[in-house]
Amino acid sequence: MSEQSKDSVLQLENYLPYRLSILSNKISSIVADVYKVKFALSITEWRIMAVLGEYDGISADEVSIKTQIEKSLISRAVSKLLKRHLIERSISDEDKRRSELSLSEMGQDIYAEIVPLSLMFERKLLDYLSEEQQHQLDEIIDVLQEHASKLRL
Amino acid sequence: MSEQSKDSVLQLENYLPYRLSILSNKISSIVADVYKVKFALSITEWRIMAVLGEYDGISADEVSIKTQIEKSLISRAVSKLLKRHLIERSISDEDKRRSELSLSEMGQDIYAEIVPLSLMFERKLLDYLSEEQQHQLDEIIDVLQEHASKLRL
DNA sequence: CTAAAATAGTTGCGTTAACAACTAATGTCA
DNA sequence: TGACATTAGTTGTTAACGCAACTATTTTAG
Repeated sequence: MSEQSKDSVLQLENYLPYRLSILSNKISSIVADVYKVKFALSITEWRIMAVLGEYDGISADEVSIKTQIEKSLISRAVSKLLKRHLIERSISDEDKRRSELSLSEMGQDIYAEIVPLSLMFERKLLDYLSEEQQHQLDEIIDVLQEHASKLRL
Repeated sequence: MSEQSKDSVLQLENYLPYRLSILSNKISSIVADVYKVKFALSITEWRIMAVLGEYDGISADEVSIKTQIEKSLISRAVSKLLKRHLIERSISDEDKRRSELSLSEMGQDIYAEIVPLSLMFERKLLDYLSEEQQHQLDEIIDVLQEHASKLRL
């Protein structure tokens, strides 16, 4: 203990929020690069298409909730996707404020191309971990995700 | 198996890159909020101060490497910190391109305030996990971090 | 010794993100 | 019914990010 007392210095490289952020950014940027180079899609645009692949006909608001992407970003990304005819939009009959979004045929084609690529990438990543570690990671992310929201300070 | 074959649909909420990104963003934004409200510092600014607290006198370039923050962002953040007199800069004698950065007294005071706060936040987060899970997480992040760089596709 | 390559840091610029203000439609309740 | 609140989506503004071009030094090679 010739050094500083142990909470007077912060070692960034051992600090969980920092390490998570570096790891997540690295992974995201690899994925983002592929989407951008091969399909000219941003992560945001892809995530919108991804939820539409799962939940056809949902509204922009529901997309925003499912993707956790702010609604103004959704709005602008949806505009772009509409311009490129990758998605389609109609107005709900019961509620004229509400839009109903879905993948166009072209959108479905791209979706069908990206999904296996994405899953393969995830698999490659997970293959560096043992089966057990994969489950642990799953569990740990769930726990942290559940509680992080309530944390203050 | 009445549904689609298992890699024709991607469930975002189970997709590792997505889950990591959501978790990391949530954690970062809580931390960022505290830094911003209490000290008017962005995450980038704080990270620069954090490495200067650990490594006094290093250059902007070394800060960039250690924080993984792009050098143009470092340059602009350093300018702000200099204006606020939270850090100091001198030119290296041996190499006049090189700057030597360090925390000012005021910077050290703020540093001394933030470090325990940050560590307490990390502790609170980790306390939701068992001792074992904490070690597992450590290990898993290391493994993924090590290999993620080399991944393609 | 000098021309070319490399390095440290700054600046310009286009893209993306976050927040708030706004419009239009719907819901609520006296 | 009719004012008021709420909700869906759009738009404006500002800041953050990331790449590349640029300046000024230093290093390398012929």
